[in-house]
Amino acid sequence: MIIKAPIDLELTQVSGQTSQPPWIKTDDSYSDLVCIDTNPSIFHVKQCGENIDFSYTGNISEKQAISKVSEIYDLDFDLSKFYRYLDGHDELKDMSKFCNGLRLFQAKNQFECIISSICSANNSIKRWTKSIYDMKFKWGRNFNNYYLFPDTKSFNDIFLDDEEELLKNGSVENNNLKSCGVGYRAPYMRKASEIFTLEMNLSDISKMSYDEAFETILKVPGVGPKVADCILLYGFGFREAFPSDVWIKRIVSYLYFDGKDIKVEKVREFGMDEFGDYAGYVQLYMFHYARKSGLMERLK
DNA sequence: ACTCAGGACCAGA
DNA sequence: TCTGGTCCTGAG
Repeated sequence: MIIKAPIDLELTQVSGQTSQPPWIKTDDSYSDLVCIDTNPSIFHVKQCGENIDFSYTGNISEKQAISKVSEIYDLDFDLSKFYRYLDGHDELKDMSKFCNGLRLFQAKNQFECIISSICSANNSIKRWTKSIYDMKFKWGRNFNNYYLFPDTKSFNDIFLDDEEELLKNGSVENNNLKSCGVGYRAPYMRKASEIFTLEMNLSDISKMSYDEAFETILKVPGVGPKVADCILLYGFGFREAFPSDVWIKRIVSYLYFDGKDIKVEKVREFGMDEFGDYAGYVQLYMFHYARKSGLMERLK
């Protein structure tokens, strides 16, 4: 069925948003396994004009499926209103044409989003993507050759590295976190998983204010300000988050501060003050505008 | 063989 | 409170 909401599916998929890696591409469509409550369902989306054509298999209602796919691709967000906002500001007005149809790629699973955001820190998109696929393939439940991200309970049982695998399993068969190329992030990821099993509750965070949620999630090892904002934006829908890394710093500095070097922490505060509820979207658009317009090359 | 990029964290000022 | 070194890996 066609869902009426303009989107550039390809752009949204490959834009490196840390909620989840791109879905599996086959011919002209993107597919992945999604869980609704405990029911697995395979979602297929393909570009159809400016909208997407959506279909699914699995034991869930059409209403549930549409609601979930709309959430993941953020289809209720009013893009044209956002473009009017961008067009109304000199610093932002080129962005809509470079990123037309780009939407937030919201997490289909919050735990996956948390681990995957921790994994993205100080990493490259390419390596990060491969690590997440590896983890799903090695330890995720499998339906029709699609894999779920492992849940907290099974994640807790994954060996950290060769040493631990050898000690507890007697042999080494790349059945550990480090074998997925996550490096020193492995212990962070496992600690985070333990925390979300025992101490922190995902649904509690959803109910908090942005500030409270930010402070709470910062306590998780491997989660600093940038990763916290990614988790809150993509995993919990806090649109006022403005995830700030070196690239956003360079872009904001170029657009708003005459190229002056400013602290990432200041960039974050600036973004939140300046863009309000559009902060998350502006951050996403800034990054892709810089990529596509050639600005990024010049800022290196 | 070497240097570099990328956030979080920790020790020491 | 801030600064600078270190962590791991793949790419150049």
